[in-house]
Amino acid sequence: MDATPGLRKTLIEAALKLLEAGGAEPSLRSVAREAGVSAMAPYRHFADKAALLSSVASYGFVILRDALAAADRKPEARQALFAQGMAFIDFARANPALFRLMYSHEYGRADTDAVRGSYEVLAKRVAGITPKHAVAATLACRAMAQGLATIELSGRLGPATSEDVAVALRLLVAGLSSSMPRVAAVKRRRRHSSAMR
Amino acid sequence: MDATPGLRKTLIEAALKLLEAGGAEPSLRSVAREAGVSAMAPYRHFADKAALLSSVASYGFVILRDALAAADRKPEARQALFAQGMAFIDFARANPALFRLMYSHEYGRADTDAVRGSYEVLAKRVAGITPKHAVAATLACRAMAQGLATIELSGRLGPATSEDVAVALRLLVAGLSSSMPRVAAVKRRRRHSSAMR
DNA sequence: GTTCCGTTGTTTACGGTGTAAACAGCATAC
DNA sequence: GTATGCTGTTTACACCGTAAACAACGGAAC
Repeated sequence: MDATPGLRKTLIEAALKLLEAGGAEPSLRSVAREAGVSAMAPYRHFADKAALLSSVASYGFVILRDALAAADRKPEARQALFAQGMAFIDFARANPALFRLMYSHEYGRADTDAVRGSYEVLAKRVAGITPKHAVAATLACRAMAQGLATIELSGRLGPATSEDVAVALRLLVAGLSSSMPRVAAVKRRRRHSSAMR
Repeated sequence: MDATPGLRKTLIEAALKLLEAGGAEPSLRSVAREAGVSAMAPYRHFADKAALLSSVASYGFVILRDALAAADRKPEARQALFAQGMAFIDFARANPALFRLMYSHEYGRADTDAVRGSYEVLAKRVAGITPKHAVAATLACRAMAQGLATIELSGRLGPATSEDVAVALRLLVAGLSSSMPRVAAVKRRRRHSSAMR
């Protein structure tokens, strides 16, 4: 709440810098070095390495949420949805290492206002287009955007190009309009596998 | 080609065992320990740790390709496509750590017959459904399946459930039928951003 | 058979990592 | 003044990936 203690913010910035410079997750010691401080100093502000990198990830979600919200300001609904998807993918292209961190298994567990906020921006937009299966459709959009971004960053597009990424996204957005009778059928006679986790 | 030298296979199996047991990437030394061999022994069979874990990932792709090919054997095309997607997601559910390894940035760079084979199984099926935008549609299916699996494994489904995962997948499959006039329009007046990478 | 050599595995060693523990400076409260 | 709590430091330890030198052994050449 109060003014950040200084070193805390410095460490996050140092970690971010090393992250995008090196491409991979920086070591705690290298972050401390970059910040011009002893190896143990970070422990005064973060419980452990995971806490530091998770804070970096949380910072990334703030940027991402704002980008999504800005992209969403479009007159036509489907146009806004597509723009959100492209903004997501462009964020990943512009900050590949940060993006990977944010969606990594060990450091991407942030549950902040920004994370929830970005979900809300998408969910609201989807609900205006596909009110019938809003939750599933929102999930589909998330999965598509995250999948496309991840695949492009990993360099495994295969025969596809960066243009095909946009086309693939539009395929989903365009498909969300249909009434989807089969989907409704599936949901009605839903199976016994309710609580797997 | 010839019978695997023994230790090589033993190491891969040990790594796989530790991987699924511990959830996270095992250390080279722990794999050697598990195989009952000295810490340096793996270097006689693998250039480094990445080579060992990449071999584990390649093994995973063999299993995955077979599962996809089996799921694809369905009378109706869209049914087969949906089954492939669910088989992909079920593979991730059954082998979460292996799945993450296979699609990780550092170890998932395999380019084997199995990787290409699994792509072919999908591409052929998609081409029979959406011949017009086959490459982009194949990419869309890959992204959706990978995105859904990743999101579910990360426990970030949000308000969605495991059932919604299936619904989301079906949303895409059902949407692939439409003629998509907008997509064609986009592709025709394509922009100047051809080679970004 | 003896010699030679390539393969496979071992021991030892080094620099890097995450982090626990003990300590030092320094501001503020009394 | 003294005491206390916060912030940073030094030291220490177990673990990691891997380079280098060495030992055992099995087959090929003679």
